[in-house]
Amino acid sequence: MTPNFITEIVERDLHSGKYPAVVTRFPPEPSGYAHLGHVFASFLDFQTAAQYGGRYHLRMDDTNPELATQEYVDAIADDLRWLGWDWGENFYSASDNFEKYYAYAEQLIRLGKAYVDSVSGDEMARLRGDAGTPGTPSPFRDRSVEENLDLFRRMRAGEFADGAHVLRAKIDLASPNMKLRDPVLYRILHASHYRAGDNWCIYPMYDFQHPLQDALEGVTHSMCSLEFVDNRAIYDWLMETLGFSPRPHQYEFGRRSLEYTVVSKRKLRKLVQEGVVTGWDDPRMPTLRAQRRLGVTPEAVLAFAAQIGVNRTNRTVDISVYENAVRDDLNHRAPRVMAVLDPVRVVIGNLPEGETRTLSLPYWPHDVIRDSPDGRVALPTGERVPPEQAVREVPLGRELYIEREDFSLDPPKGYKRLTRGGTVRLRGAGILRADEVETDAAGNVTTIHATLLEGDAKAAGVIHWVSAAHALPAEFRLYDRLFRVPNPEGDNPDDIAPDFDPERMSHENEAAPLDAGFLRYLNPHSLRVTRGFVEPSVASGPAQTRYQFERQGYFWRDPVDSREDALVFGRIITLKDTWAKETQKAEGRAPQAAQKAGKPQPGAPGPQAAGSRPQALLLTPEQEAEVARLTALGASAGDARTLVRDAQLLAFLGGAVQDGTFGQVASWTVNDLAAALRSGEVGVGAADLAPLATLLASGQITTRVARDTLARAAASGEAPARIIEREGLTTVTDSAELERVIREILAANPDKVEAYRGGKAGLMGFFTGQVMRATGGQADPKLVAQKLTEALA
RNA sequence: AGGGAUAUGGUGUAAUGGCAGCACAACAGAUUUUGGAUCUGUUUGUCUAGGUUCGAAUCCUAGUAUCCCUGCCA
Repeated sequence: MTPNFITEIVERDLHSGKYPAVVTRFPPEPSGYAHLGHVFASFLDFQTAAQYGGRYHLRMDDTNPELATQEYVDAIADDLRWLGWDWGENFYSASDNFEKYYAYAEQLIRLGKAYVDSVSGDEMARLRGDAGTPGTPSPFRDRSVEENLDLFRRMRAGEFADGAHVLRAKIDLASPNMKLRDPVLYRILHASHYRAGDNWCIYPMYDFQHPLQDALEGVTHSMCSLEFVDNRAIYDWLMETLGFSPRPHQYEFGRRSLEYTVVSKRKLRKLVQEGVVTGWDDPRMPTLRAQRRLGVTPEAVLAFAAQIGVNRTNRTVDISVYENAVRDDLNHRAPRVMAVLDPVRVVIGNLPEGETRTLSLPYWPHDVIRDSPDGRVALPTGERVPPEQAVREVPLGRELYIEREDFSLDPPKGYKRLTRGGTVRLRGAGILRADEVETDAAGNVTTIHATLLEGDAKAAGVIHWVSAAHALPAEFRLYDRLFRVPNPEGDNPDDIAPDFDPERMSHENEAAPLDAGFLRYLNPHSLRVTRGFVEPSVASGPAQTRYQFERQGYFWRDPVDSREDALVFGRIITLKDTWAKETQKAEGRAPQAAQKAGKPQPGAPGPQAAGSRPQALLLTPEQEAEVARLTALGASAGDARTLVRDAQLLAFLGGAVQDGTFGQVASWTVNDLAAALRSGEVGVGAADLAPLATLLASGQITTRVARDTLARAAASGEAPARIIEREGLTTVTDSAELERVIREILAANPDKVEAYRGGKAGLMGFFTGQVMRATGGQADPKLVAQKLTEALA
């Protein structure tokens, strides 16, 4: 995992001793199959813990009895194990702790922090208010602890119908954060739970259950996606109210979508139901089961996950990143053999009937052999052998099959394959010349009569082939993207931001009508089936061997449908095909990348921004007067306008000395101290800043030193001038001293010096930085610039 | 509308006041018995406007755009 804001937090917490070890959890809801979206979240959760020597938990978030099933639990765990994760003993379910959550709920009631509400759902929504208006208390909000306890116990006992009552936290009905307006903790639901059976008729809500379970499991860093930011307030409220210590903390990350993919559970279900795909494991599906059946390896999936990156922005990842991870993995894993997917017959006139030549051809191209870390390469069995032993026998008879696409009666410009009268190299077998061509009534080529040339004839291209008498018939399933457009869920084909949820499987409102619009972007050619032939050597390879069929792509036997006597090969992924790209361009079709219409650039000048310049902020007459007063005292107009709109800054500045230093102190207040001032973390008064401003104005200290000192003083409360005096931070204006420092730096970075003299002017910043660092920021910048320019001339 | 989050090439991600880097994609060339792979090179970027600073992607101010929240889902 590359460093990111989560690893930064983990390192900080480990270093400070806040937690002895990091503990994370991946909490899927068992209400659907794991898919590529889950890979990202699970990788972040698991890999972070693994990387810092902690432990990771797999947890089934099964608080909703209507959605969770054992089948999904097993499938998710199975898929994650396939990826290589091993959580050991640490497999949990929310339903493990139903009894404990109940006890915490009673405790909350006893603390006066939760109450049983008995209004209808609609009424509760109405009372909650909206963004503009605060909520109003339910008539039941002030029930006594005894009454709440009694009602809650009777809720558990099953005395009430679904929806008759709920347990709510008593937090803040006026909060601008809607999540805090007395969130529901428990609901009545007379439903059988796949694990708890009929033991319960009340079920905890996510906001109550999740933090508690994190705490019970000893989780330290609880990661979730960005839309839970508002829920963190409940999380923290619960942890503090119940007094957990040490306690887990929630951190949110941005989601990652994938182009050309939908992962909405309901939409995937629709694809299955409509028969667009053959099932949840149809190799075109984004589910892990499907990718597994497709032949993608766990290593490739993990490599993909590691490349995506983590931050706090929702982003859409280019599908080519995934495809690249798959190809990159297979390139060094898949032995090369030949298969003809769409065959046309070739008769070699100068090869006697009945004669078979047996060729010994290498499984691997030279570059894979060259790059092998141990100097060996794999056989289809996986056994690693010296390169000279990694060969297979390939028969060559009088009749062959070649790819229909590899012969053309009317070759386009740049065509490097077989033409009438032309030559081409048969992979591993020599040069072939096409002499005569038979066609059927429709003009399709049926047979090519050819001659195998002896000696070292030349040919521009190389094509693959199989010997007709020896080849094994096979079915080929050629998969392509399920959708024609990057964002099938968008309103138009150019939208490229699919709604894609890495962690949750059921955020969708099951009751809302499903927008089936995405179906119109289905790729009609997402599956092409052909019948052709593979070379006989593959018969002896293990069933799970991934092969590269040269010039065609990576394939393996379909684990479900392939039979010993009826081979079915599925294409895992194509090879990159620059020729196809060229021909597309030649036909005037835009290459794929260009088809991606640029989305409107965020921040590109919109209609409003373009013409009108930002208008000055409107100030009240009182504020205008205050601005006039501050500017008269020496503050800049900009600083003054900022100051008058911020009471805290203004209050601080009220203590400033009103002399020649005022403008500087005002500037520091606005530019350097504002954030700390608002959070009440400034330990010095404005009056203490005047001596510092005087020192700066007189040139005795540099701006850099002044600001550093300011920050330190603000944090410690010590008078800045005293820090300067104690540490002797006055400006270095000694030319000889500076020249010495510069000489040392230049001597230590000869390459940079050369680059600078070669024209890389940006390096001046680097050198200045080095000098500043060496002098603790005390060097006079003007002098530094001058001396540096001289020294580098 | 109120609250919250975010903004770096075509895409994804680094740079924690000092060289805007890396990967994917694209393009060009080399190489190649896979139109694959590999190698070399090139194009393209700090949302906008001000400010602080010798120096700003980074700090300050204002604006713009996008996303999230107002389920008894998670």
